[in-house]
Amino acid sequence: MEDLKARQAKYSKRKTGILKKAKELNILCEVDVALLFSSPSGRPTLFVGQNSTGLSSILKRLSNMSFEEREERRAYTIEMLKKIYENSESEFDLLSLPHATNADTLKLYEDELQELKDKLVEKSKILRIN
Amino acid sequence: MEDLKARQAKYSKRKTGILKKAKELNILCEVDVALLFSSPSGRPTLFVGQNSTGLSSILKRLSNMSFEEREERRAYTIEMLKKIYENSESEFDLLSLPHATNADTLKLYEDELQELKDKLVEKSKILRIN
DNA sequence: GACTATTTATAAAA
DNA sequence: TTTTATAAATAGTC
Repeated sequence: MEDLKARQAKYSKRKTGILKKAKELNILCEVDVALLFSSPSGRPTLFVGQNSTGLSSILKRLSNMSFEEREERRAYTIEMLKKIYENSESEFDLLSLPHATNADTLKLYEDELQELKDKLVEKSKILRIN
Repeated sequence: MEDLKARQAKYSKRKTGILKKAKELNILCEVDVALLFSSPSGRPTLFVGQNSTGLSSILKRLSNMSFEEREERRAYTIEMLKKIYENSESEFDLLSLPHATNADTLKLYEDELQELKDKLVEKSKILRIN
């Protein structure tokens, strides 16, 4: 009980810190950012950085991965990392997701990349004007 | 060119830092965590913390919001915040996303409005002190 | 929520 | 990459 309270406090402080850093990253480096947390009591928090709609397709892809796929991939990643390091978190590059193996998907990635480039140009213009 | 390189370096360092903190949050507080970034060159990175599959339904909800809904919401939030201050990030509680019933949504928007007003008061205080 | 001692992240430079 | 000086985050406390 007292433990949960302490954990909530810790969570709250640290979440604030991470959110702050994510905002900085989003603005300083002009990159798309999206963070998702659950609190110790289960309450979800979403943060989406400015002009981060380019992430939508990625989120969609992620959500369309089945539990099984995700778990499979996690297991694979963990195994890899364990061999290499002693870590067991899963951080991976979306470009290497298992379904990204056919030509159509590759084309879509190209389009997405172009979209992001266009956005960068757009953002640069806005920054110069302001 | 040199600018992009410097930005990439900064992004890389900071992303590492944020990821580290997210991992700590995930383990120390036993909470679900998912982070999504694009690099300055558009390369996406996903991090999903250990045992964070509970976030799936939320990701699904987010991905099922149309681009238009998300943009509408963002535009609204940005407008509000700009009027109040110069901020324009969007951080919001998933429980208040527009998939709720109309009546519920209205109520939640009111709550959000109140929250923003509270923020204004807070910021005014800070401005007076400084 | 605010304060302060301490730990940690980061930028700059090698 | 590693170092190091500076800035920032956080735990503990109230």
